[in-house]
Amino acid sequence: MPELPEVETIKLQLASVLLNHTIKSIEVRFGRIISGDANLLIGKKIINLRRLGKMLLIDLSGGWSLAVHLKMTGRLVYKKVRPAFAEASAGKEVREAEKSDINYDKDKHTHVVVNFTSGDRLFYHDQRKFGWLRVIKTKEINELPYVAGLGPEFLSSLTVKHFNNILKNSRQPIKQVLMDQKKLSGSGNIYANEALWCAKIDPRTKANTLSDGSIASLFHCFETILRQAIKWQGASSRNYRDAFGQKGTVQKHFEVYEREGAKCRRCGTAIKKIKLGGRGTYFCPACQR
DNA sequence: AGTATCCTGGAA
DNA sequence: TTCCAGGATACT
Repeated sequence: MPELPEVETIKLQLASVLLNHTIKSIEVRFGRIISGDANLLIGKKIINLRRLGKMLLIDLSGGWSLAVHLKMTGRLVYKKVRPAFAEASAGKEVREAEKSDINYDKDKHTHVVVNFTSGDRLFYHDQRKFGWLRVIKTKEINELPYVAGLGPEFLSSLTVKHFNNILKNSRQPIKQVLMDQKKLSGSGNIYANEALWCAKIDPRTKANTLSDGSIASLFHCFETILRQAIKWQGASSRNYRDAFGQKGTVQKHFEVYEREGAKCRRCGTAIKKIKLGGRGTYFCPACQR
C-alpha cells in the first residue's frame, strides 16, 4: 500500500492519540511478522513517532523502538476503548462507520495486537503478510539495512539541486529511479506515475537525458502532489486504511494511475498502461514526452 | 537489467 | 483459471 503520504498520515494520527500511552501487553498471533522480543516493550511508554522513508518508527521509553514497514497491504489501526455506558449514547454516524469497518480483533489478517494500560489497542493487520515489525534499540535503527540504504527524502532532505544530480547520474528510465528507495526515498508506484504526468514526462525517458527545466518541474510536482496527498489522508485504491481504519481520498483525484483508457484531463487522449520494471505504469502518450 | 519470491483475494 | 496489486530483496 503505503508510500510516503500514507505512512505520514498514520504517523500523524497515531501521534495525536498514542503519545504517553504505556504498553500493557502484546499479542503476537503470527510470529513470522515480528522480529526481536516483543515482551521487551511491556511497561514502556510511547515517547515519539517518526517516519523514515516508508518505515514507521514508534520510539518508546527505555531506549527501545518498534519499527514497522507496511509493504503492500499492512495496516496499523488504533481503536480507543469505549466504555459500556458510551455504547448506548454513541451517535448514529459513529455506529454506521463501525458497521462498515472490519472487526480487527477477530479478523484473520490481524497478526499483532498492542494493548495499552488505558485499554486502547493498536492492531497490525496485513492481508499478504509482506510487512514486518521489528523490536530494536532506538540507537540501532540507523543500522537497519533498509534505513542505512535510504536515499534523500522528498519533502525533507531532498533539494532540487540534489534531485537534479541524482537523475543526471542514472541511465535508467526516470520512473524506476523515482521508485528506487536507495536513490530517493518516499515515492512509490502511485506518486511516481502521478508526478510524471504532472511534469509532462514520459516514464520511459532515461533520467540522465532530462533537461534542468523538466527536472525542476518534476521536483515541484512531487512536492505539491505529496503534500496534497497527506492532506487527503493517502490513497485507498485498494487496501490502504489510515490509523483510524478509514480510507484516504487521493484515489478520487488520480490523473493517470488506474485510469487506463480514460481520457487525459489535459489533452483528452486515452491514458495508456505499460509495464516498466515489472510495475504497472500509466501515462498520457500525447502530453508526456 | 530482468525475474522470482514472500502471500491473499478481487477482477477479468 | 489466470492475472494483477501502494514493496523490497535475492536470485540469474
